[in-house]
Amino acid sequence: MAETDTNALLHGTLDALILKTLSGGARHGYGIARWIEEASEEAVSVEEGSLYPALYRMERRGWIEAEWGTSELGRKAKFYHLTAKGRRQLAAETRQWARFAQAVSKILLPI
Amino acid sequence: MAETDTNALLHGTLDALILKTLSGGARHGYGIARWIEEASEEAVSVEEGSLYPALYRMERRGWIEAEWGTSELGRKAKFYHLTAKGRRQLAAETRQWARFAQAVSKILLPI
DNA sequence: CTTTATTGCCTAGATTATCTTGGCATTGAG
DNA sequence: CTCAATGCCAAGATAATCTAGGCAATAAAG
Repeated sequence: MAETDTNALLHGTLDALILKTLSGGARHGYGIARWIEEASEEAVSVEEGSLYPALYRMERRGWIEAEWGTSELGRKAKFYHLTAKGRRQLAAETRQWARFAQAVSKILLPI
Repeated sequence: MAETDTNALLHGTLDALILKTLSGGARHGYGIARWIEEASEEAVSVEEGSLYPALYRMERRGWIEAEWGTSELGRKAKFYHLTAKGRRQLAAETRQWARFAQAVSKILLPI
């Protein structure tokens, strides 16, 4: 966990974070989670019970595709990569986030 | 609705927005929703089916208290105000939001 | 050699917050 | 007289996350 308790905040943001992670090249599930946590300086934690269902969902929607390969450490791993549709989705979700986050911050955060 | 489609992003943020709204003085439910929408320039929409359950939840948790009164337009309305506990909750959630939003923005948004 | 942590994937069920869609009552405007 | 806006409420659906497990292989530590 990152901060005090539950991260209900992650809701609706995980997909975009995964898509963004994959926009830098293919990665396997475990690697995606580790990358997001590191890139967020542990402010965002990605539980496996959220990650894998999210990956299936996104694959079903045609945003990402997977194939089996071998990880850097020589282990069997499923690598995901973005599709064109996924790239468009990332752009849309990024725009939504920017607008939403700015609005909420303007309300919540003192100047 | 604000942007393209669903606002899954609101998840976990509504409570803080309501608390913040009430930190400026007591308001009734309907007024809270309108204020948040206006303050966010329609980037955030607050459905009544989300609002009232949220208010009950927060009252149950001792963050807010309610009493019946009369609205500016002379109608019967239930006015909510912050408790000391609610004020502390607002501070905590604001901190969480700041940390989370900054981390996500750093990942998602191009420089 | 044995134990433990790490990597890596997966699933079932619970939780919880939001949204959808309804209803009700009053007031003001057209 | 009708319709939009104000104001409250509830039942059920939806959907995403988390909890808590299981499995297997490797590397490090004892």
